[in-house]
Amino acid sequence: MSADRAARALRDQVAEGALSCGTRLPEERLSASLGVSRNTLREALSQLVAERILVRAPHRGVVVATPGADDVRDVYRVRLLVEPGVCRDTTAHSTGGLAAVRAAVTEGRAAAAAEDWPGVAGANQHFHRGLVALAGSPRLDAQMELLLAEMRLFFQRMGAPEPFHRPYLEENAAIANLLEEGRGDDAADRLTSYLRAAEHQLVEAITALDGSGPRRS
Amino acid sequence: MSADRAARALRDQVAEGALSCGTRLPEERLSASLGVSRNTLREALSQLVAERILVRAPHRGVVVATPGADDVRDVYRVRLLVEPGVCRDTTAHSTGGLAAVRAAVTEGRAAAAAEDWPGVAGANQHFHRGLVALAGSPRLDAQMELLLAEMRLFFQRMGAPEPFHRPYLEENAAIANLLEEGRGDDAADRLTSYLRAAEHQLVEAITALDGSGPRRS
DNA sequence: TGGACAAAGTTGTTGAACAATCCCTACGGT
DNA sequence: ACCGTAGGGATTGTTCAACAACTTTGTCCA
Repeated sequence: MSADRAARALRDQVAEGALSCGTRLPEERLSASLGVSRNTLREALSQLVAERILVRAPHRGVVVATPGADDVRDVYRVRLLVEPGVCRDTTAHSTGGLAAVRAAVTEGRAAAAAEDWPGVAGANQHFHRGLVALAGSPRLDAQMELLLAEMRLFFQRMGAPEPFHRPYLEENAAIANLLEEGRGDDAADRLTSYLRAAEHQLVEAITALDGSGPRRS
Repeated sequence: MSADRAARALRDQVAEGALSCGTRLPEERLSASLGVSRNTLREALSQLVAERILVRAPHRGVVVATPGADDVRDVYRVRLLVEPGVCRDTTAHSTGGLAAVRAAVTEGRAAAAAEDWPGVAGANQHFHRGLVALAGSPRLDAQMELLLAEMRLFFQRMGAPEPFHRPYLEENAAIANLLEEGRGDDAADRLTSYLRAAEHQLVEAITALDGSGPRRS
């Protein structure tokens, strides 16, 4: 479908920072630049609004969402519920799934060695995506995909400090080890404190920004 | 928005059984019957496809989804992860949220006393919606809403036996009691076995149907 | 300064049009 | 009678043009 391609293009542009938080997306101009009709573009925009990447104000157009501290807390509330839960249910962990998690760890280390910080961020996302994929649930995968897209928005908003993901690489490795040893509960506990720390860091960064910038509107 | 109204109308029709599993939804006729243009209807259809209530086959149109046993198992995999998890986190349970859960219990009992089985089914959904709402997470609420819409499809498909929800009323009451006493872990355990039993029952019913009926296509 | 008012621009929605694709049927060969 | 195939009809995917409803901007007047 053409609308899906447009939606993906916009999603990527937001993730890469080509469209920063709060920028308006006029339908006429955007449809021309993406080479689709306005109707098709509208379908793509609706999709991204449903994904919380864009926000629509009736008769006022859509803008790139400007997530606040509340949004960070809510995303982490879900992640704290889902990700450790998946770790604990070791019966579902296939060797293929664990291999994918392991691959994300080595990918992250390679990227860090090359000082490729976007690569580290990507590897980190692959790690968490792989973690959730251990459950083998398409619906959970889809939900996680949404959350990760929002996470990219968070990083985009706070300027994505280069070595932000650095300290989590070793945590990822430790969790992968625990999972491979079948110690799902230990992995879950470690992941929980790790996520809480990351949440705190993000909330701090975003509340600092919220002092000068407006909210989601 | 007009598309949202059309989507809601279709969602309701599916939940009520006016549109049964597998029925095709031709755009021209449907847009006329809903009083919206074909473009607007398409937006609504895309929305429902994203919610897994409808299935789109490229160039062949959209049909009401015909969920199989795999879908039941996957929905319950998510529910088994989310709902007990919410019960365990007693720190988030507000008295208002607990009151909503309690209200769903009494609503179910009243409906059962009146032998209003659709009412019992609705109360049961309110119970689980209220349960998840205890977490106070908009994103989790939205996810649960999707799952409950799919559950309605399941019931629709298996013919919705009248006293199906009956035995769960007392379970709901017991879980509400445990939550009000702050015994979140006990509530979670009880809910887990309850959900597992319901899943088993649904899988059985649907595999029986799958013998003669086709799959999701 | 403050507020009513008109103008301009954008969105929400419609209707018609056309190519691409799929389904069904009728046809012809064996 | 059976099977493959071409054609016709119907439906979808997508575009274009138009218009009403609404928001915002800028102007004018008190």
